[in-house]
Amino acid sequence: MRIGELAERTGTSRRLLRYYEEQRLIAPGRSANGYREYGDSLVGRVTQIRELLDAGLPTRLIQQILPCLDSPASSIRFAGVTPETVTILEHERDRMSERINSLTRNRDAIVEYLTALRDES
Amino acid sequence: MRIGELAERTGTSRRLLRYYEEQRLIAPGRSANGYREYGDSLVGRVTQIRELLDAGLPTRLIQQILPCLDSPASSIRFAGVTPETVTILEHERDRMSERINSLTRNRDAIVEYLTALRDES
DNA sequence: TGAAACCCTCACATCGATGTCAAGGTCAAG
DNA sequence: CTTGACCTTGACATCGATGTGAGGGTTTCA
Repeated sequence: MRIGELAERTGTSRRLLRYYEEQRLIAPGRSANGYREYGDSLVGRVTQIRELLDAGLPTRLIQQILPCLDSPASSIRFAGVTPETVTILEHERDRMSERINSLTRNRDAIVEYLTALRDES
Repeated sequence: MRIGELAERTGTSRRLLRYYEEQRLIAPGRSANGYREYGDSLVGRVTQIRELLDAGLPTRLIQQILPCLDSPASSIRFAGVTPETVTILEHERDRMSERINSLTRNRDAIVEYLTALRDES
C-alpha cells in the first residue's frame, strides 16, 4: 500500500511516517515512480511504534529494541548481537519497569481518589 | 531549604525547578531577600513530578492530577471538584492504563528476547 | 486535455522540556 | 571590603516530535 492508506489505517500523519523512516524505524520500498510502498505487516509495526512513542520512549531507543521484537522468533534476530546491545536492552528493560511502576502508582492514586470522591456523594 | 539544596536532593536542575514553578506544579515561598524557600515535603513532590514527566505526561496534566494525589486524604481536596475535572481524571486514568499495557507488553517482549538469547548460548 | 487526488523533497515553524548565559543582588568567610 | 558561592530574572538556544506549506511529479477519471 502507499503512504496515504497506511496513514489512514494507523491513524498517523504522512509526515510522521516519513519521519519514522528517516529515523530508521521502518524501511518501505519504492515503486517505479518513486512512491513509497508499504507491506501489510507495517500496520502493526507502526502501531507499536506509536505505542512506544506515546509511552515516552524516544525514537533512538525504539530503533534499538524494535528489531528484537519482530515476531515470530527467528534465529536470524540473534545473529550479530553485540554485548553492548544486550546491555542497552537490559538497561531499557529496567527503565521500562520503573516507568510501569511510576505509572501504576500514580494511576492507582487517581483511582483511589475517584473512588473516595464517589463515596463522598 | 533553598533551590540549590532541593536541586541536589532531587537530582533536578535549578532551571527546571523554576520551570515547574512557572507551570504551577510547585509553589515555593519567598524569603525576605527574594530567594525561593522550599519545604521538605517538596522533595517527594518534585520526585513525583519527575516520575510522571519521565513517564510521558505533560506538565498540563500533571498540574491537574497532582492536587488530587496529595496525601494524606483530606476532605479539603474534594471541595470544588468540577465534573470536568472528574472527566479529565477518568480519561487520564484510562490513558495511563493503556500506557502501562503498552510498556508491559513491550518490556515483556524484551525480557523474552533476552531469555531466548541466553538460552541460545 | 484538464482537474482532482495522490505522491515526492525540502524547508521553515511550533511546542514542550531543557540548557546556558548575561547582568545583577545577597551573604558568609577571609 | 572583597571574593566566592549562592540567588534573582530574562533571553536565547537546543532537541525531539510534529505541523504546514511551497514547488513539482504521477495517476485516474471525466
